[in-house]
Amino acid sequence: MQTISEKVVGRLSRYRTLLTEQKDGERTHLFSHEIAAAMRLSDSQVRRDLMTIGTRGLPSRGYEIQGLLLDLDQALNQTRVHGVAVVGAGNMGRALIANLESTRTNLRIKCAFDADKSKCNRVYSGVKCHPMDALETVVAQEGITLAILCVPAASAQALAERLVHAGVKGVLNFSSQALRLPRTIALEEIDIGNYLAKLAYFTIHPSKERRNGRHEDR
Amino acid sequence: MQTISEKVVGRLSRYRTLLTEQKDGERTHLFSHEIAAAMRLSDSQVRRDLMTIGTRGLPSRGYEIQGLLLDLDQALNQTRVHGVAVVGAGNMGRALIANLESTRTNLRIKCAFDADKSKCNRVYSGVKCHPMDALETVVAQEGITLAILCVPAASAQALAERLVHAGVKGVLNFSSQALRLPRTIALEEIDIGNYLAKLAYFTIHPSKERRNGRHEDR
DNA sequence: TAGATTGTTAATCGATTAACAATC
DNA sequence: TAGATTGTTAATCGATTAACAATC
Repeated sequence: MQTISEKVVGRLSRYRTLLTEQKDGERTHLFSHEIAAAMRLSDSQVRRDLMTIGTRGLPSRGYEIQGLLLDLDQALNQTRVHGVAVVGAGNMGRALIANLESTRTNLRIKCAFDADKSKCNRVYSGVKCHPMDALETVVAQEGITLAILCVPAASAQALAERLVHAGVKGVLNFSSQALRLPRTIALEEIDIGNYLAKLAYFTIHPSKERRNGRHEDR
Repeated sequence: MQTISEKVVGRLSRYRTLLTEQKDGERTHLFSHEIAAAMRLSDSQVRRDLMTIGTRGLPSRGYEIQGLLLDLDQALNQTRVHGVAVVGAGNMGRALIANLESTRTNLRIKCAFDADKSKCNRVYSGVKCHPMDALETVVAQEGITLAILCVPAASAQALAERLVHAGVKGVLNFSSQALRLPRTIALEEIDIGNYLAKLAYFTIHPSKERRNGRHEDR
């Protein structure tokens, strides 16, 4: 199957979340306009997205939830399990350790790392925190493929390079320092300050109505 | 000035971060291609973005850092100070309280809220945590305009509605529950699970080379 | 059947890039 | 001056939406 664009992958993942919630509900099928309404998208967009993963619906009943979930799992590689390392066990890192496991079935947080010796060898939500020196060893041992960086901006780039060198294939970067990594490495950056800047701006300026994600009247 | 698109506002905010770092450096001016290189953008895009905020450069020297910063501050309303409330004082909320203040000069975290009574009346990084009952009162008293939601998905929608009712104008939502709020309210959603799903996908599938944000060879 | 929905193509919309005359 | 860069328009690219024949 050909590579799907980042935007579509993001929506497919949200469809998956929605359908997982509905899986044991009363309905066995959903229409594109129902999925669209729940996610504030257009029905055309939902049908187009589902077309890209080859799912078929019936004009009379819509899309079968179970079957659609299987197709989504396949398209998103939810079947492959990723070992995840959390680098930086401050409040942010510990929040991710505590919250993530539950929502994503194909991700296993296997280890954490922190430069602060007092955090090392402690266990947070069932995940052991190692000293930063052990990064290469533990990443290799545990077969880690994804890393979440929650460290101060100043150390982010160097740690990211060490992670990649140790075999990590994808990095989720929470530090405000934009990373430069080989293009073969998957990279997502979440700059919270940036989100807040947007928020502050659109608090004052009227934003063009985004039919997606926004509700009409309440 | 007319409303700027969300993408452009995001980049303007990143220019601002970059220039703030450079402000006391050796250079007084930067060329568009230098700014572009630092942020992995094209020089055309930088010039176009700066055009939208009316900044002018000189063909011989580029853009003056000080002047550009002033223009950015004005365009992004960095001059207006926003009172911010953190709703949910778990690890995620406390991480934001601890890290945010330093980076964004126009945001003041004034208060936190938590349903857990044992957290109430405690002070985290100089910010007092109030019981959830006090939300309406404290938000009004402190003149809060922005709220950061770091609560479980199940309570997110109801709390968001209470915040809006109490006078909040913008919400940054970290819960995985997508919110439905009046369209007059600015809203940004950060679904971390979604980012991880993208990461897992692009770890396996080659992503179309994103010249932005990605480095060539190392 | 009649009515609603799907799958898909074409049209539209918005964002990025290329190009280049004007400028320093 | 000669060379590089700016400001801006036009061209390109990608993503979303509208439209509608085929289907149930």
